Amino acid sequence: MNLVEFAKHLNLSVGTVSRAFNNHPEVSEKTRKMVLQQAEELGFSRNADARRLATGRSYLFQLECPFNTHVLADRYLVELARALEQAARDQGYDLLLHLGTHHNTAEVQTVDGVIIMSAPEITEAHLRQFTCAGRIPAVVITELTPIPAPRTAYVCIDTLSGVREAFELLAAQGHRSVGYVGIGLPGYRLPSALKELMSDVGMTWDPDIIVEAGETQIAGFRAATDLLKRNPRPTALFCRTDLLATAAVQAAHELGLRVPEDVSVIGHDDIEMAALWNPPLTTVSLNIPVIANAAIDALLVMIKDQEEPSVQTLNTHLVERNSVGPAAN
Amino acid sequence: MNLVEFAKHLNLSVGTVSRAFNNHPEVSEKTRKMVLQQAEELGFSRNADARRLATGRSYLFQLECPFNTHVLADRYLVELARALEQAARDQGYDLLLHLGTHHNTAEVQTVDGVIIMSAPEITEAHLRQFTCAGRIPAVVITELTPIPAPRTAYVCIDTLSGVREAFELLAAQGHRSVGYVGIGLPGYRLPSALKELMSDVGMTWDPDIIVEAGETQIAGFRAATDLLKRNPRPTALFCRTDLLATAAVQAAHELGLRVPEDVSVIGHDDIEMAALWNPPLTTVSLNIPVIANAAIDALLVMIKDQEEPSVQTLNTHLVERNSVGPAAN
DNA sequence: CTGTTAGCGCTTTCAC
DNA sequence: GTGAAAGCGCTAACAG
Repeated sequence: MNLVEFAKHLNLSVGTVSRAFNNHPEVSEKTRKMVLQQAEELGFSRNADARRLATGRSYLFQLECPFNTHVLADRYLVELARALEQAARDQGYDLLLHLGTHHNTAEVQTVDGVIIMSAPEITEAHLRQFTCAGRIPAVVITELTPIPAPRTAYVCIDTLSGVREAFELLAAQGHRSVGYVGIGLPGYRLPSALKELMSDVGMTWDPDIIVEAGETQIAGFRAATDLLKRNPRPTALFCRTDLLATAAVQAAHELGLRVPEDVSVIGHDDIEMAALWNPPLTTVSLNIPVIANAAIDALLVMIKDQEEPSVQTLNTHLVERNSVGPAAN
Repeated sequence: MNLVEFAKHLNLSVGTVSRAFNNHPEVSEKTRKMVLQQAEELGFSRNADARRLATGRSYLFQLECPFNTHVLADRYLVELARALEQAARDQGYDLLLHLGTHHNTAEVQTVDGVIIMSAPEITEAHLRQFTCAGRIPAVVITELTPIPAPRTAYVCIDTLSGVREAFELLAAQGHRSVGYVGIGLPGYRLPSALKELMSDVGMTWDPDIIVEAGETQIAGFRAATDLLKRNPRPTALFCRTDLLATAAVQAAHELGLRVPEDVSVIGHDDIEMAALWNPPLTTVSLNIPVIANAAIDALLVMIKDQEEPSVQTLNTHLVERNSVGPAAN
């Protein structure tokens, strides 16, 4: 069934029915309700392609994940993808997947916007390509410094704000010596900011407490073990990802240390698993739904309102659960 | 620029130009070449939406990943998604992402087919929903037994074939006592088939050699450590995923055992990391590109040739690298 | 082998 | 508030 037949069935003109679907103000509330309800009952839904052709909009966003496999597999990104899908769909958009193995310029999909998951290796040339030299609005989600590019909005994640809260909590609990388990990837500002951060909250600074472990649990396990075997032993561990934090908890247990009684652990990202872990992880939350909505909104204002690309920074914040306690001494 | 303008520019009719793009046999090779080349030069490409509307095809496949987050994050699935994207694009199709958090029947995308990554928790009702009660052809990729559903093809992965090869290799190398590190998920046939498999190749069967670890490296590390501390010690470890195998290698090292001199390790899935590991992992390969192509093909024959849904089974096979050696005694 | 033309199903002006 | 009609850009059937 198409719009014409459907309209005929309702004894309305196609124009009216179309307007009802599109929430145009000219159509009476009563008519709209009736149309929507009848559509539901008769199982009628509009042909998306015809709409696209008529409006020139695709109602499609392209999701670019130009990552190494191992990074894409990161749970945090999967959760972000999920949230983006949800946020896009709430606005009537679908997501086109682009894992980035090929760069086929021939069969370009016409999309209304592109969402780019940023990584250290992304260059301006990449951005240019993704946005078709600025023809398509884009938004990049990043923890790094924005690279200016045409029609490219940014959702920046200021990890420092949440990390600061984390160290403030630790300081308040009497921790003076805390170890840092890093992800071992270039381009992240955290390690270099750590010195100031720790001094600010009155902690002992020592470059040796930074261990750039890597991304895997095994690496985290090793790094945490190394840190916890030191003398004097740090009373808390801050881990750059929740995955590393889970490994740190296990490392502590392996050494006969209880969390949080003997050692406190803080994670980062607040992935789903963090809350389910034993003990539930105190962690820095990225608030993934907020990020996703911000990204979709940034795209939408460029598309609908023809606005200039925005650059917004979203703070992170600490979620307190049960992996932090008073410093043991 | 649209087709009409483009055709005018070339002094050809729209019909000819359209046929040239679509590789219709009636157009001369010379003309086609010229058209394609001019399109490239002028930066012309056809409007996808108009094509869709005119042909009734969307050139879109929907990728359904109705998984728990932790399973989706599995590297193997990310690699599969990547391969599917490639295979689909080779056929002129794009992939629509559906991570499965919502089941919004209102704004259904009209897609030409849906690709379902199967998991133990999928029921016939799910399949019915994904395929819109059989209106849309579907293909499910699974290691489990197919569930019959309308217009649903299957690409089954017979993991047993490759695992058999693995145990044959181990047997040939003199291994009699090998441990099994499982993924701890229900619905997989392997553990129950193990007894017969091991007897077939002349190994000692003992139910205790099965350790259902879990999915994480940490879990694999523990399980492997447990197994390797036994007396007598198994001379080889078969791990249900490469991730577990990497952990097993580390566990061995931790115990002062060299791989493959002191203990052999075999993984499963042949993810990218397997070849890059130290030592490069002997593993059971799923041949992900072949699976992806089979899935796309299964969809295509239903769409283009109106054929009945097919059920095909793809064997796995062993890829020998350097993590297996003669049994130490 | 090539040109002409009638749709595909919807949106959106423009009248009423 | 509603109706009629002109496209959106392409494909495919038909005629040459």
